[in-house]
Amino acid sequence: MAKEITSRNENYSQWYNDIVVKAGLADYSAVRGSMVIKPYGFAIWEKMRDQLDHMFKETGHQNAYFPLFIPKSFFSREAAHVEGFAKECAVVTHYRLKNDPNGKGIVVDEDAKLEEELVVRPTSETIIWNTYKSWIQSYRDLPILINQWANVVRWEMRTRLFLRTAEFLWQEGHTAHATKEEAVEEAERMINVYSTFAREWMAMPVIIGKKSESERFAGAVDTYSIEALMQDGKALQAGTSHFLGQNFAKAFDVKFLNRESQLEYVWATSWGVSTRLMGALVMTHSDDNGLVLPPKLAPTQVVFVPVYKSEEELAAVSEVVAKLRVELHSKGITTHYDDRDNYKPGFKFAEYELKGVPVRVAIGPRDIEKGTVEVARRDTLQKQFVSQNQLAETVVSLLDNIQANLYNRALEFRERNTTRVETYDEFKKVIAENGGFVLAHWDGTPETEALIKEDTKATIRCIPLDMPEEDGKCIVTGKPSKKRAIFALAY
RNA sequence: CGGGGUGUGGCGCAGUUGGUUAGCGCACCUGCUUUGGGAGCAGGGGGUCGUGCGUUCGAGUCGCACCACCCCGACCA
Repeated sequence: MAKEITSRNENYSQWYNDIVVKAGLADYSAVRGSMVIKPYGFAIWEKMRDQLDHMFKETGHQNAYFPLFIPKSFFSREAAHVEGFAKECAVVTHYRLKNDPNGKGIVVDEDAKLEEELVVRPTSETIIWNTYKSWIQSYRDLPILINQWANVVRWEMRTRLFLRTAEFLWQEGHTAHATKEEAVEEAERMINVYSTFAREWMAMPVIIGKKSESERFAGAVDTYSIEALMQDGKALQAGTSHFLGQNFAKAFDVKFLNRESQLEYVWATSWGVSTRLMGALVMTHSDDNGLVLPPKLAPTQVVFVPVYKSEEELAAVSEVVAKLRVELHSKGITTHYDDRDNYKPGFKFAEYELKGVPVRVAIGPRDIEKGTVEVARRDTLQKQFVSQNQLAETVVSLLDNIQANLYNRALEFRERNTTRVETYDEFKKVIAENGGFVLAHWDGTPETEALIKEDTKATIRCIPLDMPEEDGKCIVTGKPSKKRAIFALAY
């Protein structure tokens, strides 16, 4: 088999690519910087999407859909926003092709130039706020709590499967509120939803914090993020939620009449997570044998592999497997029975490890005799024999156990790789030699942050919301600081 | 956009100082034997050698240009 995976030690980037491609999550496409999400990868994304969608609905949001194309002029309405995105926008300039008059092929028809060019959305604040203007007149129209599942395009110079592609899938929530307090509360509510999702479904520990001014979303007053630590010691921003203040309301002139019959600008939030979460999932749990999936997001939680010599043995095994699967299904567990006869069991074992199926059950003639099965867990690769009549309850607790173990393992890794430093020398040493999260005092200025980035490539990932106040001195300037920020090299 | 690398059946690669029907492993198809950690044997199918131009009696091989992708940077989720 050409399914060998590069080890993490040898080449972490290659390891990541190997997992994504060889586990069947995604493929490179014929389009530069764009990928194909394959059925197995998409099945995982669907599980994420369904759960997030459920959580959005639970918090009062509705889905809607806004256009892919945004008139170019909309972008110039909000100054910071246009500056943030201008460099990576795909632009539609024409609407027709024609046969090349000079010979072969097809060319853009210059006669079909658009009056106003269209930007392929890199995010939808502008088109949405242009729309909200016509929806909002009074405080009775507020709040508006809308989410959309969509694709967006950001023309990145350098792309990586799931982590950064020219086109990606995401959801973007866009809400409008009558008061600042309500909007801030919404932005915080949604970053907490993301945090809960990451922890409970992805088994990925994250830190909730606020972005520094220079890392803030283009057009936001405050950006909250969840930050996760990958196995190579680099940080990954896994979700963001923005308090947009009245910036977009002012840019698009969205006012409402309050209870006192006064006109006010509307307060806004936006928040999103993307298929980047797939990359986070891979880099949080997987190992040199392949993908490792938390049971709650695994398309197949348990795979049955038969071991047999004769048709009779296969028939006997299949009969037992059928019964066991019914029992598991009744407990809400998803299973697959791999009875392909052109692959040996050993091949299948390796394949399901590569694909990260949480639990594998092997069953052969010896098990039929003894009334047992062999149960193997993907996270630790441990195997045990379990009697058939106890399989269902064993698997139920095993799946819970795996889900918890993955989280704990990732949390321990993060704690081992989180360092508090007091001096800049110490800071540089830790960033260069170990990586991970580095907690350091910072004077709060963009200048100092830029200097640190220049020196070390490390950036402020966030200022954690639950970071206790303490008196300290900025590691660079020595100026007083009340709180530590988290620094790291980042994706 | 800078630096490095790679383009040869589906995948991974070999291909000598240019030389005749372009090979190998895996995968695929057929058959038999196998099956508790990536099976064996036999037979079989599949390639305008990334694209273009050039040098030459002759180009996978030499030259120039272009394209694509990967890795490392700068920029970003």
